[in-house]
Amino acid sequence: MGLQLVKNIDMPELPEVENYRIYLEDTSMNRLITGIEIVDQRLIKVPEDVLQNELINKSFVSSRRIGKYLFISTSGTQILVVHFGLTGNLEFYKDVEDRPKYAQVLFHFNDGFTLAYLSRRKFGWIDLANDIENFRKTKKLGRDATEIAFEEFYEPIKKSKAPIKSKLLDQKYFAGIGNWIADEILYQSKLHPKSMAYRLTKQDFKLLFEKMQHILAVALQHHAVFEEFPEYFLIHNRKDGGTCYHTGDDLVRIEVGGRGSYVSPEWQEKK
DNA sequence: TCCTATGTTGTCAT
DNA sequence: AATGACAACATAGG
Repeated sequence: MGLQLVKNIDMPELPEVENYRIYLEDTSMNRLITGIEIVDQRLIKVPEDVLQNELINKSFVSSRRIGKYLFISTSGTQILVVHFGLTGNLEFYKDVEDRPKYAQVLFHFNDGFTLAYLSRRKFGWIDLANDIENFRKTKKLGRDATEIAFEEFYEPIKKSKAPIKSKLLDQKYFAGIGNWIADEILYQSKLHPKSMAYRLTKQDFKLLFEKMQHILAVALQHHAVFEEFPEYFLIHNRKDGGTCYHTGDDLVRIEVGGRGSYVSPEWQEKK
């Protein structure tokens, strides 16, 4: 039996997208696609007839995730590229009355089952690609954050004059870090998100890299169910009124690079 | 009514 | 050319 997806997890960062990938693998592979239903045309980056022509009478055969992007290889020549934006999910079902709310693109299989791509806020999208590596380079998408070595983390961002948090969030250096994970990395590294990258030492970057790997490993291990994360994780308290696990101080919400950020001011040093 | 939301992309200024 | 700041995108919920 496959992973039972927790419903309505709307936080598609690297670990959550890995959940969707496993769910896809457990439900939807090697079934003949007989119809594709598109509810809102704006969510697909190719014309509807192209999507139909390339995928109907084909099947999904394998999947790969890079950062927050899901690539689904098919028995045809095209690879389906799926991004969840700020909200999204996949849901596999059979009965019409089980059709999920916010379904935007539906792949109907010949055995009566359907895989639905959900997008509540419609910031996600679906595209086609010929080749994953080519797509990755064209779209300036970095390698997956779980696969990079320290030098690949450190070299591209060490001299940047932007806040370190903005660099962690930039998908072109390494891919998969989103807003809560960036806050988590900085909290566990005891560094303030507004610290300029170029002011950090190599030791700071080593710490950031280790914490990034640790946080991703924990989140993947627990299938992104944060209630199961260790209690020293910021995410348990990352909300208005939350307090720092280490100091007991109130967490402060600030804005960094246009993104809401939670900080424990005494705990996290601004450099 | 106003504000926020876990992401990406295009535009503009430096 | 490259970098960084910021608005825009669409919708729901507090």
